Amino acid sequence: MTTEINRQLRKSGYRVTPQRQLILDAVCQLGDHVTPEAVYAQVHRTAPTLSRATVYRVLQFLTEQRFLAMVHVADGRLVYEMAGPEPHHHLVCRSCDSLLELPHSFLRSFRQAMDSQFDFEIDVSQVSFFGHCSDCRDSVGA
Amino acid sequence: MTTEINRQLRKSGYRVTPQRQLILDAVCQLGDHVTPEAVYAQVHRTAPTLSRATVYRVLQFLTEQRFLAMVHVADGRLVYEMAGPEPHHHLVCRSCDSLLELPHSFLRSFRQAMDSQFDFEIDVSQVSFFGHCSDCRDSVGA
DNA sequence: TCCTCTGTTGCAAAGTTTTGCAACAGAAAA
DNA sequence: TTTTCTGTTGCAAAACTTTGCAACAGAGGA
Repeated sequence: MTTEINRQLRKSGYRVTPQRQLILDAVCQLGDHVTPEAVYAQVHRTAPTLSRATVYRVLQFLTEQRFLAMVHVADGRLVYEMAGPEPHHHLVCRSCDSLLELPHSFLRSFRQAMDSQFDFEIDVSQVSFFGHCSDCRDSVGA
Repeated sequence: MTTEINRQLRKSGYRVTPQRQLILDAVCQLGDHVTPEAVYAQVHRTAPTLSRATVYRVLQFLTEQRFLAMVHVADGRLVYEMAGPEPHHHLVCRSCDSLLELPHSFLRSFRQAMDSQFDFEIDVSQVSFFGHCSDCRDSVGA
């Protein structure tokens, strides 16, 4: 899986460094919605000299290259996940911090309306809605 | 305008402190989409002892009280603006960082669909979409 | 008035994220 | 093989944000 990513990186003129591999592996292993700090902790175990700055930079870089997706969670924090072939979006509960996934199809017509009415092209790789999930919506003041 | 806010704060059992007034005034004066740091710089001129921690805490507090609205801008940063009677949303351009305002009515049906299909209640005070505005969309690779 | 209770602040420290810069490391050219 | 060129990293510092705690300040009761 990561060998395909490596091939594409090289094809684009970037280098496949041990640091990038470790960071990519860490995101894979840690599963969805990992924080930069968690990635750092994970790679730090096998590569103690790898710096936090590198983790932040590589996560941003791999996001720009579309191998990772950046997810906004509550109050401006960012987490990352492997980017799948089809983008999906997130419903972020402000009460319990849970994440629901929203299929891309659900956004399609909305996106077209935005496009035609505002001439604005939504970046479909990253949409988060904040609110309250079914478990929490009853327990907070409407 | 802020006197009404003061009245409501007191009514809810909170105190109207000089710090809160200064911070509220600063957001008013600085206009839409102000960063915590800009607020700090502004209030620091007249109240040099007012700390950054207080600025961050008061901005959060006033947001919880719905007097301010928190806006997500590119890459997880937060800015604030005065909350109007009717919420509105934002289209954030990743290229030029410009903000377009999206009227609430535009989101209404979408919100209802989300509610009925996913039992998720979107917090309408804060929705941001990231993408590319009409000026920038032609100059970036599709 | 005095006391008490709790909301609020400032300070300092910790935690998180970004940035500048010198040094390193492959790839391509000589 | 050596040189050069540029992408990449580590380190340190800066910038940004949150948190714990002691002290302060009004509101209400005695």
